[in-house]
Amino acid sequence: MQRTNQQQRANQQQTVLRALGEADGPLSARELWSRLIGSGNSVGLATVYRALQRGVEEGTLEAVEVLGRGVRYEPKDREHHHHFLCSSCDHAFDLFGCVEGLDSLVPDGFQMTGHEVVLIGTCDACGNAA
Amino acid sequence: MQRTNQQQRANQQQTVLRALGEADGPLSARELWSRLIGSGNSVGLATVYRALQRGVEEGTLEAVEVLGRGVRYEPKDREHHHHFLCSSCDHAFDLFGCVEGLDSLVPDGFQMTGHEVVLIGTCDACGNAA
DNA sequence: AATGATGTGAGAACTGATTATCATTTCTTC
DNA sequence: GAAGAAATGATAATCAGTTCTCACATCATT
Repeated sequence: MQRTNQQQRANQQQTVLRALGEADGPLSARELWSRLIGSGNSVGLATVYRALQRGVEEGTLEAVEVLGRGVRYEPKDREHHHHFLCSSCDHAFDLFGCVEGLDSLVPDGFQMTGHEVVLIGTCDACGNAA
Repeated sequence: MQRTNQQQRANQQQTVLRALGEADGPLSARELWSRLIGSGNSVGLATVYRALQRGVEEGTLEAVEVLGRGVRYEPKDREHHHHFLCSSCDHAFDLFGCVEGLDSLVPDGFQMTGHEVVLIGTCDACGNAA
């Protein structure tokens, strides 16, 4: 590996996890990798996968699916929240707060253990760009 | 093709779409295919894909993603509804009704055009089997 | 029953995401 | 600074899902 700056001497996986922690929503392995590359961190895609995998194993990360466009990851210590998926840029944003009336949807005999809510639409940036 | 009974002389794609219409929730291509095979309709997987693809093109079917486990299809004429995903059998069931308070989750500057709600848990059959 | 258009099944080919491999580099402990 | 352990990057291999291909069957029209 070619060292381009001081930071890269540090554990790459930590760099990966830090970048994920700073995101405003869950990121896929590739999204995360692109951001790292874009910000000057030359990290391999395999290392991103390794960091994410380990994070999930250790329980610090959670794999989430937002409308099926592949797995995205986010730190597990975030409070209960949902996501907003921008249909233009395909980015998922964290939303805070929750909704009412979920219990009434559960059919007789079914046991609900969790729920997901995804809002779809256009994010601020994409809306202004249009 | 070997004819095993009268029905199979009919358009296979119609058979596929009929089976999808009778389901209690959205089905993946493979789920649908398994059901057809299981009920004695010898249909090829490729034909199932062809029927689904055409249905989407013609606007009678909709492709939905329920927590990322691949695309599932359902007739587009169903009223607004959501889904219950059984974490045991992985089947998605239609739910009727909706929830309150979605608007308050939308961040400033974002435009919401739709939403998805998925309840996760155990369905009636799996709950009783346990 | 001949003609051409369309439908079909089996399996090969393709696709994108993820994981495995391996040579090299970095870290840790001495 | 030497030695073994762990991390890393490039890329090959794998995998599941989907689409493509093609030989043959079916259908509609005559």
